[in-house]
Amino acid sequence: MPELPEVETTVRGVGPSLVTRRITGWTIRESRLRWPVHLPEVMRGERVVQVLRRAKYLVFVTQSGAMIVHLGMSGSLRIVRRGAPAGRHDHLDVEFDHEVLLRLTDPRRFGSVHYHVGDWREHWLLEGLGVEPLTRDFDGRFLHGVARRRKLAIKQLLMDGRVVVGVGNIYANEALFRAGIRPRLAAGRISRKRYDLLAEAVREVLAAAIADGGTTLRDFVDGSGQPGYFTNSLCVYGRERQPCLVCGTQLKGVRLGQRATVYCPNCQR
DNA sequence: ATAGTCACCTGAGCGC
DNA sequence: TGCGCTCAGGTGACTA
Repeated sequence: MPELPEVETTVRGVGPSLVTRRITGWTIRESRLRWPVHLPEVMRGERVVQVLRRAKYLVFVTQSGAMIVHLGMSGSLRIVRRGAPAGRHDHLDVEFDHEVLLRLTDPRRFGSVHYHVGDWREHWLLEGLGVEPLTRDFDGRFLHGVARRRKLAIKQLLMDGRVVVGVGNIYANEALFRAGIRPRLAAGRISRKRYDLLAEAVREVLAAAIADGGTTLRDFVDGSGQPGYFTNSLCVYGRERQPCLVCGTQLKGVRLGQRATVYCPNCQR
């Protein structure tokens, strides 16, 4: 999926065409996503007042509530012209009071779409989410604090959305490489100083990926259908058994909590 | 509370 | 070409 940078890229791509527009209708071609898609009649006629990201959710804030979209592993949202033929995995179109549609494509159907009446922050999927990594709340002190006495591998802690949001498998691997920390280290055994480095690495890698329009492995496209270019800047993800770009040591691939994990046994300790 | 596993689904890539 | 297998960006639910 779409991790934080890809979702942010999507928000920036589709947001400007939709803000101030009125929702005139929608077409659900396939409602069997992660949760059944049901959009209530109260959404019709609502004006979009803001499009934002919270964790990996896109939030289309309206006057009465918000449409909340998650892209799962393979989802993407694009602005297309009305009448554009729908493909096999184009599950939802939302229509507005101008000549374009917001179209959700999601081959694996792990994504989700909800409409929440009221404050979007109170939607059950968003309650209990951790801190945003690009805010000031996220720093070494914070990570060090939540890691206290935890035996969980640091990589898994980084990927726990109740702690910090938006960091998926690609960027967890990349941030740990940049910080020089082994993915399997027990979170509770890492020093405050190293957590300062890690928090900084997470922020840097996410910011760099956003600047490049995200990472495209197979199917991610931005709001206008373009792939992301951060793929070219990945140091470890997808490079197991290849030489480390810094020291030349062969990168090691292991599995951690069912996820592919790659690190440099020399640079990361 | 914490850590580990499973499930959901389609498509791509690989060996045979 | 086709078959069967493994793997893939996420995360809620469930188990010990």
